[in-house]
Order: sequence, then C-alpha cells, then structure tokens
Amino acid sequence: MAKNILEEIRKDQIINATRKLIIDKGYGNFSMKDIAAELDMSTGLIYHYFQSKDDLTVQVLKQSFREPRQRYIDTTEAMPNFRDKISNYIDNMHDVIRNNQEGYVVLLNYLGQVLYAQDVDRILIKFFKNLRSFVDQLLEYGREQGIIDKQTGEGMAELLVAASMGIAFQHIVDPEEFVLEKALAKHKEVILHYFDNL
Amino acid sequence: MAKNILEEIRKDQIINATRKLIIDKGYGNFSMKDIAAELDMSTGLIYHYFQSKDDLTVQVLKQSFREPRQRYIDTTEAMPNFRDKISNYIDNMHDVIRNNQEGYVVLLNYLGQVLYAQDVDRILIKFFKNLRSFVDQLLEYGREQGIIDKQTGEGMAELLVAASMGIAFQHIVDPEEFVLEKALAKHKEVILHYFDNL
Amino acid sequence: MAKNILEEIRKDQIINATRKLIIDKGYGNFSMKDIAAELDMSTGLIYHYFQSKDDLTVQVLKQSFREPRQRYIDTTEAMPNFRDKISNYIDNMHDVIRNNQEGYVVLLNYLGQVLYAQDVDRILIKFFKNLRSFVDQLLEYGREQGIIDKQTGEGMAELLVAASMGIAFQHIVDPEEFVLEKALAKHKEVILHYFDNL
Amino acid sequence: MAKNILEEIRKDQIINATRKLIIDKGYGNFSMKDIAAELDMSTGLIYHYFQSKDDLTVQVLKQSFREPRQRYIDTTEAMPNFRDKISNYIDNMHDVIRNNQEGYVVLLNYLGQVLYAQDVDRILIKFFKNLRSFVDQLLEYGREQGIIDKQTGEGMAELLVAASMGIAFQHIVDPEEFVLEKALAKHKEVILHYFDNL
DNA sequence: TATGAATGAGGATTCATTCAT
DNA sequence: GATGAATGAATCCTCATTCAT
Repeated sequence: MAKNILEEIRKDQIINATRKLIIDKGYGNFSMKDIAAELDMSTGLIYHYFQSKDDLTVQVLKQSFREPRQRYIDTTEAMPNFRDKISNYIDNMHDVIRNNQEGYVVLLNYLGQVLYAQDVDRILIKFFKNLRSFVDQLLEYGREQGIIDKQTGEGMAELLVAASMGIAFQHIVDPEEFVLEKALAKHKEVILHYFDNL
Repeated sequence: MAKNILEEIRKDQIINATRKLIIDKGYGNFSMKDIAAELDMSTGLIYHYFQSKDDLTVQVLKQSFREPRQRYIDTTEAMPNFRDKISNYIDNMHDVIRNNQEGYVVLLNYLGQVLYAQDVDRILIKFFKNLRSFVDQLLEYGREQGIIDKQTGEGMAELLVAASMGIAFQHIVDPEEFVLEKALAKHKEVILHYFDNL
Repeated sequence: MAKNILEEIRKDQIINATRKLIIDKGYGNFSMKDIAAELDMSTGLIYHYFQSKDDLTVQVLKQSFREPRQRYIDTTEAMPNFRDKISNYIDNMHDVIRNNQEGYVVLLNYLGQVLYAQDVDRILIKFFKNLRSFVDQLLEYGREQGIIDKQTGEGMAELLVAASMGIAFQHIVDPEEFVLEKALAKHKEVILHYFDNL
Repeated sequence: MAKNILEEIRKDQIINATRKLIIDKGYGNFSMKDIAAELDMSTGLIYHYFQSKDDLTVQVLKQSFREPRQRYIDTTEAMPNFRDKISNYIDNMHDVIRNNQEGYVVLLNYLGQVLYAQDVDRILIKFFKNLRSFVDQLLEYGREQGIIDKQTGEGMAELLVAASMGIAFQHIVDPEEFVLEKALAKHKEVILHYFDNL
C-alpha cells in the first residue's frame, strides 16, 4: 500500500508541476529538467513514473479535464425549474471563467496541439462532448416539462460552450481592456431572453 | 525598384510557406530548415529577410490577421437596414468558419502563445479589437437609427466574436461529429431573436 | 547449506536470463532491467549476486565456455583407432554447429569484446586453448601410434578450430543461402584426405 | 564541384575516424562526441553528413568491405595454371591476415551485430558471397581445364573462407601465444595436398 | 533476501543562428 | 542576393548503480 501511495503522490506532484509549467511558460517552452527542478528531483525519476514527455503531458490533460461537469452539477440540480437551471448553469460557467482562468489557459495550450497530437484530440473531443452533454441534459429536462420543444434545444449546447470559451479566450488575450463582466452579462441576457420569449 | 519587388516576393514566399507549416505541423513543430525545404531555398536566405524565427512567425501573424474587417465590410454596407446588416454580418462570420477554417487553425496556434510572447499578444489584442469594433459600428448605426439603445449593444460585440470563435474551435477539435450547421443556425437564431424581441 | 543452494539457483537464473538476452538482443542491447523483467525480480537483487553488469556478463561467458571438451570426449575416446578418432571428433564439432548454434552466437557476441575487455579476452584465450589442446591430444595419440609424425600435427588444431568456427559464422550470417552441409562435408573430406594420403 | 569535393572529404574523414574508433574502442564503446573530438569538429556537423549513428556505422561497414576481391585479383590472374592460382590465392588471403589485421577486427565487431541489425547482415551476406564467389571462379577455371570435377569444388569456397577467418580470429584473441604462421602453413598445406592428390 | 525508488552522468539528436564564399 | 557548412547549446531519454526499507 505504501508503495502505491508514494506512486500516487509522485505522479500527482509531477503532473501538477507540469501543469504549472504549461501555465507559466507555455506548452512548448519547458523541459523535463524544468519539471525536475521545480520538484527538486532528478529527471530520471520522472521517467520512472511516465513513459515520455508526451505521455506526461497527456496525463496532465486527462487530469485537468476529467469530469468537467462535476463542478456544476450540484447547484444546478437544486434549482426548482427549467429557467432557473439554465440561469444557474450559465452562472456556474461564468464563475469558472472568473475564478479558474488557469483552466482556460491550460485548455488554450492543448487546443493548439489538437491537430497534431491524436491523444490530445481524443481527450478534448471527449471533454467538449461532456460539456455539451450536460447542457443537453438540462434541455432534455425542459422538453420533458413541456417548456421547450426539440428544435429549441438543437445547437444550444454548442452555442453555450462556444460563447463561454470565446469570452474566456478574449479575456486571456486582453485582460486589461476586455471587460469581462459586460460580455458575461450580455451572454446570460441573450440566452435567457431567448428562452423567455419563445 | 526591382530590389523592393524581389524583397517583397521573397518575404511573401517565406511568410506563406511558414503559414502553411504552422497549419500542417503546428506552431512548435517545424524548423527553419523545413521552411527552406518548402521553398527550395537555403536557410541563410530566410535570415536575409527576417531577423529570427520569432520575427518571422510574428510577421506571419501580422499578415494573417491584418484587416480582418475587409472581408465583411462590403456586403454588409449594402444592406438597407439594421436588422439586415446584423444578419448579414453573422452570415459573413459563419462563411469564414465554413470556408476559411485555416484562418482559425492559425489563430488557435497563435492563441497558445499569447501569454508567453508579447508580440503575439499585442497583435491579437488589436485583431480582436478590430473584430469587435466592426460590430460596434453596426450597433452604433442601430443606435443612430433609434432601433436599439446603448445598453442593448453593450457586450454584444464580445459575445458575437466569442460565439463564432468558440464554434469554430469546437469544429476543429471534432470535425467528424460536431454538427457545425446546427451550431451556426442556433447562433444566428438566438442573436436575431434578441434584436427582434427587444 | 540452504543459503548456498538458493544462491546457486539465483545465480544460475540470472546467468541464464542474461545469456538468453545476449542471444536475443545482442551483447550491447539489453539492460539490467531487461534481465530483471525476464526473471520477474528486481534489479537490486541482481546486484546482490553480481558486482556489476560487467561481472555478470563475464560470468555468463565463463559458464558458457567452461569445459568445452566435455561434450566431445566421450564418443571420441571409444573409437578404436586414430583415423576414427579424428573422424569422430570432426563429426562432433559439426554436430555442435548443427545443433548448438546458440553457442556460436554467444561466442560471436563475446569475440566482439575481446580487444576491449581483458576479462573476456582471458577467458576466450583459455577456451580456444582448450579446444585446440583436445585436438593436440588426438594428434599426440597418432604420434604415439606411429601413424603421423610431429610435423603433421603442427598447426592442425588451429586449422580444425578455425574451419569449424568460420563455417559456423558464415552460417549465422546467411542461414538462408549458405549451404551448411556442403561446407561441413568438404571440411571433413579435406581433413581426412590429408591424413589418409600422407 | 568544390562542394561535392568538400562533402566527399568530410564524409571520408568521418567514416575513417569512426572506423578508427570502432577498432580502438569497439563497436558499442564510442560516442558521437568521440568522433567529433577525433576530428576537432562539432557533433552537429556529423549529422549534416549522416542521418544517424546507425547510418554512419553502416557506411563504415560498406566502405570497409566493398569489393574485397580487388585485393587478390591481380596477382592471381597472372598465374599460369590452376595449382598456382589456388596457391597464390591462399597466399593472398594469408597476407591479408598478416598485414591487415584491422580489417578482421572491423569484421569481428560487425559480425557481433549481424543478428540484430538487418543492414549489417545484408552487407555481410554480400561480402561473404563475394569472397566465396571469387574462389568459385578459380574452381570453375580448374573445371574448364579438366583438372577437377564438379564435386571437388563443392563447398571448397566456404571452407577456404572459413579457415582464413577462423585463423585470423584466433590470432586476434591471442596474439601472444597463437602461432599464426604454423596455422597458415598447415592451412595451405592441407588444401594444396587435397588438390594435389585427387 | 528482496524491492524498486532515486540518482545523474552520458548519449543521440535537433535546431536556431552565423558566416565565409 | 544566395548558399549551406559549421557550431554547440539544449533536449529527451536511458541506464548502471545505490540504498533505505
């Protein structure tokens, strides 16, 4: 047991240090030595736990985007009706943009690899599917309640995910002048307006 | 000046070859030799026209995102009223997503560098500002016509740009299963719905 | 002593696994980890029984070429006369080439180290001396019987060993097209012809 | 032209330095840095002329064993009859053993790779075929002259090559005590004895 | 005895950049 | 303008060996 615990600890340390370096220096701008230095260990040890740099970065990605829905699910479930669920979901997404910018930085770094690294692509495909499927569940609920029809939900998940991500990225590019709250407010307003005036 | 013409030609050749390599192999996955090979010239010649690889990639970025509005401006101007202008603008954006995916691939590659390369950041800040300012001009027109008030336009540019980019990126990640048209259609519907039901 | 028995077993396991790896992957192409994996044990344990990789490979060599004569001695001794002893000895050598190619593969691997590893050289010097000395004993018997004179035996051991080894190596290099039996037959024919027509 | 000449010179320098290192340190015991140091150049330059260490060592092999017959052909051709041709050929082989031991050291180093490197194997297969085919040509001449029949030549090339190589290797293993001349003399004697007493 | 985590030197290879021609 | 030979630092990765448990 002690062994497995140590292994888990070490893997976590290495993954976290790597994630930090990706955020601080960028996906292509850090070396295995950087990771080792960050953790005050030898480079060899990293290879004891991960097969290669690619393997390691993929694990970082996996760990970063496993179960994205978890974060939202709780508060949204508690909402009494469809309108509140949607509103709450949007709020949750926006809170992530506000408070977990690092997550979007990581996402941005990996998105740049999507076309050139199958592993990365596979994982991000799943990640986005998960994100959208959660919205789809909300919409399904709305349909069951007779509040919206099928056509209304079509493409909505894609749009919500797109807008959130697009806002987050614009914010990362220009944190000084891009007024995040204005964009988030308009996003929420437009979406709710759509559902409110069907 | 024959000199300047040759210089212009060479610079263009090199920039285009580099752009191609960024699209094909990814930002961090090609060498100066690759560029030279692509053009059947020597690496030395590239350094005759560009100071460094960084300089070159920045020029690629500049050339790729200079004057983004040019593409839309014409058809939109011809539209008789605000509603049509907005609709037309959205169509134009969507056409870019449909037909100029390469542009978004390039954008994706550079976005990953934004936090680690000031030059890149500066250019992309400008690019996004340009994109948004064009929407703002449309909205200004709407205000002048008394169709919308100030609050209505607040954040709208950010949202439109965000949604388009977010849809394009999701499409790049999963071209097989992501249904682009559904997302685009919903995007247009939601936005127009917003303006139509103020 | 149970201790000594276990030690003997472990050492044998390790030596055999190493020999296998030398044959399968080549002298310079396997790691201590490979050996450990082969035996499902830890690398540390190997160091418990052998001082170093060099030490281990030397032990493999020693064990592989200790007492080479043993294999032949029996049948040859039973032969009634000099001619039959020689003939039988040649047959024995040829059987080794036919049926114990692995031995020659090991020899080939170590021969490549002879100039760069004194230990290896010392052992192979002894090995070849042993091989030749056995032929010399046969020839001595012939001399005692008055069948050959001293000059006849001079260099014969070297030649027999050389020809066998040379045939074996050619066979290893090109098992497809090199016709082993033709070479062995000619070898035997030429040698016996020499003794038969003195 | 100047360029091709320089390229040829550099390649030769590198190949020769590598050959020297293989002889001095052994196939698996030298680094690219060693080669660069030997030539007072950078490691990068080696990669300018050769794709990899493997590529380089294969080129060394190719250059070392291209056209092995060249060395013998001249003097043998001048011999008036079959017996003298054979005798002369054997003398030539023996001279190589005496005076070009390095060649056999190189051969020994590469033979150890034969089973684990297809390129090496392919080249050595050809090399040995060439060696044997030259003997076969001599024997064919003998047949044409009616001096030997077909059966007499069968396997003889294999035997001659084997014996020479085997003697050379024993000599390399134990240059102190192995009496080269005794072995060579007996080799020649036995072979000529065979042809003389058909 | 036995494990395997940990080390760190060493190796092959890449690549941006320079510069003599 | 144009070439490509040359550099050498930097990178990823391997592996023999040690040692605490």
